[in-house]
Amino acid sequence: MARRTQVKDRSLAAIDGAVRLETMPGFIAPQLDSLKPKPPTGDRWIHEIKLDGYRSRAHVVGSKARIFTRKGLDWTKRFAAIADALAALRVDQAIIDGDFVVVVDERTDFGALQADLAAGRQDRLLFYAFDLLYLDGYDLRRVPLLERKRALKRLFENAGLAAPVLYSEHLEADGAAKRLNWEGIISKRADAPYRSGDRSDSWQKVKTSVRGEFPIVGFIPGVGGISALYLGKREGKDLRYVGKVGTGFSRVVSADLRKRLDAIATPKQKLTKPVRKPKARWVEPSLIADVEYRDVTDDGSLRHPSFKGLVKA
DNA sequence: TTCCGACAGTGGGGTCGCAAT
DNA sequence: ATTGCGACCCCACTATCGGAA
Repeated sequence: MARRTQVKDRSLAAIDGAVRLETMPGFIAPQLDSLKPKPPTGDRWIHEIKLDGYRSRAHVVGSKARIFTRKGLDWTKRFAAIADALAALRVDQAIIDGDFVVVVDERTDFGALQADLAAGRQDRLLFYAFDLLYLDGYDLRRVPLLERKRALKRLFENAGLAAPVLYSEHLEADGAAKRLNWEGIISKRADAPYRSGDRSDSWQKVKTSVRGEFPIVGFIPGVGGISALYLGKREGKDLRYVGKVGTGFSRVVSADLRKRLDAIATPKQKLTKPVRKPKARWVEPSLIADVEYRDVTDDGSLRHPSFKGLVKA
C-alpha cells in the first residue's frame, strides 16, 4: 500500500504544475469554449471531436463514482450504468471531465440521448472522458493539458477500461479537421491549464453548420420589432412548419423586419398543416429568411437556428 | 483611444414536475 | 385534462461595460 502510494506520488510529482492537495475538491465548474469560424493552426494546438451530449464531471472515490452536471447537480442515478463502470478505475480519488453521449449511425445524437434519459434507458450511453482534474491527492488543474490527457489515458489503459467509458483521443496534426467529416471540433491549447468557467481562446469550438432558406410564415411581436420568426419549408405543394428563429438579428434589423412583415400580414396562416401558436401573427410567405442551424430534430424542427438575413427576391 | 473578455439578457429545441386553469 | 411556468439539458446571439492593450 505504502509502496503503491510512493510510486504514484513520484510519477505525479514529476508532472510540472501538479499541486499536492489532500482533500479532493468539491464540484469544479467546467472550462468553456469560444466559437470560432476556423480552427487555429500550429503545433501548440490539439483537436478533439466535438461531442453533442451532456457535459459532465465524474467524481470517482474508490469503488464509488458520482456524476455531476454542468451546474453541479448530482445526476448519478440517471447515469448509474456509467458510474458503475467508472468504479473499475481502481483509483483512490479522481475527477474526470467528459461528455455523456448516445451514438447513432456513427455520430453523437443529442435527441437520442434525451429520449433515452427520459425513458430510463442506459444501455446505449457512453462517457467520453477528455480531461483529468484531480488524481489521488494531486490537483492537476495547473498541469498543461497534454500532460493531463496523458495521465488520463494511462489511467484508463492501466484499468483496462472499455465502453461505455472511453478516452477521447485527439489529433495534434493541423488540417485534421478539414480532412475529417466531423460536425465540429474543439481545438485546445496543448500547454494550457484548466480554467473553470473560462470562455476565452484556450478552448475553441469550430462547428460545421448548415445553412438554408426558409419562407417566413409568421412572427411573434416584440418591443421595437419582433422577438421571433416562424419558419416554413416548401415540400412540393406543401408548406411545412419547421420551427422558429429568435436570434441573429440586431434591434435595427428586428425593427426593419417588423415593418416588412406588417405590410404582408394575413389573418390566416398559410401552413398546409396549421399549428397552434397563440402569440403568432401570420404573414404571406413571400419573404425568405437565410438561416444557419446545426441540426434538424426528429419532428423536423431546426435546432440552434440563427437568422442571417433576408434572401434577395 | 480602441479593443476585447465577462456578464446579462433575449431567443431557439428538448425534458420534467408542479400549479393554475 | 389541459396549459403554463420554471428548472434543468443543449445552445446562438446582441448589447453593455470596464479594464487591458
